[in-house]
Amino acid sequence: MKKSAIKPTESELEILQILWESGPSTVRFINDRLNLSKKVGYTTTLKIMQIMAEKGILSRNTESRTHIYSSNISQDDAQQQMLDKLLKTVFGGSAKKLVIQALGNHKSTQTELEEIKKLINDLEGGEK
Amino acid sequence: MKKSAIKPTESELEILQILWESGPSTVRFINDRLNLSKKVGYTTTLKIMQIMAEKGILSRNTESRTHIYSSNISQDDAQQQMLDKLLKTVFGGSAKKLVIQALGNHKSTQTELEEIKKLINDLEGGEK
DNA sequence: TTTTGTTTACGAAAACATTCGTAGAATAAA
DNA sequence: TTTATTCTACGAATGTTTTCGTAAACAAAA
Repeated sequence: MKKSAIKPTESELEILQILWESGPSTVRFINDRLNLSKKVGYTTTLKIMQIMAEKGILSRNTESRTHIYSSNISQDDAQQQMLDKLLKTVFGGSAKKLVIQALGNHKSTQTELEEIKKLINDLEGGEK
Repeated sequence: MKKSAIKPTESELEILQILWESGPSTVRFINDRLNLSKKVGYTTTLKIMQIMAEKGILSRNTESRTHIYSSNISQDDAQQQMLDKLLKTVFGGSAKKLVIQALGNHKSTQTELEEIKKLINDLEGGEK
């Protein structure tokens, strides 16, 4: 079964980030977090989260008056699909170019680099 | 000097892709290309490209009646900025996770993998 | 209890993106 | 020259996203 495309809007993505990081949350919590980096009204955040729930992106628990929202799409699935898309639309499909760009411009620890090398060795082995 | 954020819309990105690949082009050429994968009217494409020119994303040469459009943003800059953003918003800043996902799910040639390993070795050397 | 604050629901405005019809100018074909 | 085609400009309709004001329900504080 093919998963339907994950295409959150800009605002939706900001909210998803917080939910991925912090788990199920209230509108108040999300809005406070958003306001650390930009001014946004409470009802604005509420509205967007309600729309996300309608769209099926979020679920909500309405047992208590203060609703608790959680993401229906995993960070993994979003990563997979959005990476694929970026690769196709901006990198012309070249994973190598993307990887080099990612490694070259962002500090990675020695350990991380070793892990990546190990992965590459595995991939090479598997293709023999 | 900090470069202003590159944030093309969906349609704009499709057009940029073609310009990056084929170089300066006419509206007709772009529209024909777009129509290989989806139906879109000529004046629609024209309008979007005119708007892109207004925004400064494209330049156009109007010497002849048929205008020639070219991209003002390089594929490299777009790659850099959009990758940074994806990394921050969807991968929580973990380049490792992104790289692993990219390598794991897209066929890369032996040669490419070797080149990536070489890059990693260089990075490790540089940090000593 | 009364007042104050918090939360959801709703609707509508504002901003932005997409689509296309029509008109007029320039060119090409008949 | 006349007709048909191609192109730009323009404006408007449509669709989507973002923003927020207001009202009602509820809860907490005074």
